[in-house]
Amino acid sequence: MAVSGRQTGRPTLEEVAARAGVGRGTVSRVINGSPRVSDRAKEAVGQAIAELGYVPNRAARALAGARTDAVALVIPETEARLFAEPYFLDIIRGVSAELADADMQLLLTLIRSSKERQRFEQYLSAQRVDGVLLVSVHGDDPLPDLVQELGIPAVLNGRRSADEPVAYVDSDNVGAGRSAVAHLAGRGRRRIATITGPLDMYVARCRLDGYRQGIEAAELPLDDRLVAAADFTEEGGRRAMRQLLDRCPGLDGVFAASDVMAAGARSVLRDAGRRVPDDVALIGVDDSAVARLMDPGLTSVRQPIEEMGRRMARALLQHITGSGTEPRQVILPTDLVVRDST
Amino acid sequence: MAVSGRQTGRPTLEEVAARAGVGRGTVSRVINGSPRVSDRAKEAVGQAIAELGYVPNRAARALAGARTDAVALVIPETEARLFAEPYFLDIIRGVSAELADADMQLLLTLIRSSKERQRFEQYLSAQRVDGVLLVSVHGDDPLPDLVQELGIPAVLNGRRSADEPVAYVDSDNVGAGRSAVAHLAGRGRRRIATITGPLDMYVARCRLDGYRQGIEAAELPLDDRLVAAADFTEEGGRRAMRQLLDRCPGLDGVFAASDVMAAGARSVLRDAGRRVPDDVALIGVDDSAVARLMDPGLTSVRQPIEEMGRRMARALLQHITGSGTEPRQVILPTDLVVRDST
DNA sequence: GACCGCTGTGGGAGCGCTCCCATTCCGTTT
DNA sequence: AAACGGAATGGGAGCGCTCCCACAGCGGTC
Repeated sequence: MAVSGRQTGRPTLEEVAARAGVGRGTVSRVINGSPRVSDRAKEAVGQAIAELGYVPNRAARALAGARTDAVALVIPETEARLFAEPYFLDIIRGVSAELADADMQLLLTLIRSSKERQRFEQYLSAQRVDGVLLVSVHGDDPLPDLVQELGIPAVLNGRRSADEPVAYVDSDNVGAGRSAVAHLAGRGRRRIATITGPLDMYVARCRLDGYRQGIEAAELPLDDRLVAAADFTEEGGRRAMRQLLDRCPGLDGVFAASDVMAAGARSVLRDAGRRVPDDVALIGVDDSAVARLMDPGLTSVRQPIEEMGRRMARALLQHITGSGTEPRQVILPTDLVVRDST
Repeated sequence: MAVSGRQTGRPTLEEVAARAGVGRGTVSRVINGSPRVSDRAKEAVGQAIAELGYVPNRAARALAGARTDAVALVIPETEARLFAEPYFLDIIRGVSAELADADMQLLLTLIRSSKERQRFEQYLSAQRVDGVLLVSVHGDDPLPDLVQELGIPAVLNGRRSADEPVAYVDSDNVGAGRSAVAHLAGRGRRRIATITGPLDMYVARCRLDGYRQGIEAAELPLDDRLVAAADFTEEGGRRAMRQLLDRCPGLDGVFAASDVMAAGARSVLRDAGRRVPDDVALIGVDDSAVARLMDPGLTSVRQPIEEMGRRMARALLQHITGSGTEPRQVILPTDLVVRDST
């Protein structure tokens, strides 16, 4: 029932009111679901809205009321580079789905320079969004605190530290490390190394903790020479793998804290003549396209990324409306996707 | 009602005017860059704005004026699955950069169901955005036409057909196919096959045309048995590769219309005992992470994705303001990234 | 010296909503 | 029967802008 495009013809609240034979206030009440309306009025208004094809004007609503019906999803560029590629699209997918149900707009903001950062801060203080979703993992990012100070509801994806003050949704990174190692140990590996992410990121420290817990649970000796720090990049993974081979030629399993680093490690292993999985079993995190496409397919710890996006949005919406059944801290479980690399 | 929100302290135009000792109109003129303002007034207003930290209220502006300072980037879910993953982030990156410079908001809209599609159409007709950026490649997508009918400026990423009526930014897909084949031929390959995308997409047809042109340019015989249609997925690439090997065991080169399909093809080649590049040279399109991570590294035709995003945004902004130096049709060149698979 | 056309400027009139107060209209209570 | 209170309602008063009309100044012209 395509309405032909006229700019001026959009019906207003007033017109709906006239048609329904009620006052402006009543229509507003119906639209906003106020309980103080008779069924008769509700019905008349509903019909008038349908007949006129009325859609509320957001600008007017935002100006008159205190809300904007928009939420910002902020992605600092520095993070963007680090995440496995499908990550963002999945997060967006989840967020978008949840917001659409609430008829909220998703404003995407990439922050890549301090200039843009400043502009965004202006944005915030101008109250242009009802809430903020932050993809933030660096331990020293001050943005979440700023948002908090401005009194704007916020939810993070990932924590900055163990005692993150801002609401967040994260995955069980410790559990991810633990189950990866358990899997490797279950395959009979005894000298299991790990390639970590940058240790100023909480997510990387958690996965390392998980690794250690896994080693202990398998009653294997903890050995610092089996731990090499990297930075979530392929090249970093490569460097770390070389270090590990150097230090412990006898290793027979590697837990890389991301698929991309695992890919780097894999190429070094190949160059060194180690077969995967025969000589060295390899496992990553993310279950990204990279894992599926590697040869052999990379066993990986999957995170429920889209679900994280959904939960973030849900938590934020509740935070905004003040109805709070969703907990301020959400940690989602990971699961193991076994392929041929282990 | 826990929301404290509503910072009453935000300065308004009126306050700026009072402080600068001018009228409201003058301040508005300064902010909107009208030429009809004296330097003296301009300076006084500028100072008042700085002192007060004034930021215009968008809702008020949208309500009073006819613009919203927001642009929607629409991604139909069906497409989302097909594109190589980094694609979107790069598009977004380009779009975002360009919009930020114009102080425009980026509204991201994923359309996955007909319900959401309908909601989006309502959106549009409610004039909530100044323009629309559409990532649309399917030949039969009616959305661009709808947007056009509503009189809303729009720019597509990719065309639906040769005579696309809506403004678009695309990459030189024919050239991509041509140069891929030229490269293969230059490496001495004589039996070059191609794995196409779904042929109801113009992009896929273009790359196939390019392939054909390349074959002719290299003075090789055109042979339909060397053409296998797929769907831009890994599994599709696998199936097509099997077909090709079946039909033409003697092929020595494959141009896959996407990296992901190339990855599928590669695994089939491996299973068939064909070495890459020794027995069969393989080339893809996109220069995505997949290409870098494959073993051997996949030679690929790169598209300037971020640049496409930037150009789309630029074209749209000009379309909105009416200043039109940017052409309605933009086709960006691709370039070859040579790795070890050829 | 009265007239003209400029450029700058001030401020009224909305834009379409929400908020809230006043009003009406009930059913109850005393 | 009068008085009361709550539910439903109408509509005024803005929200902070842009648009636009009116008007003040200021040469320059006849």
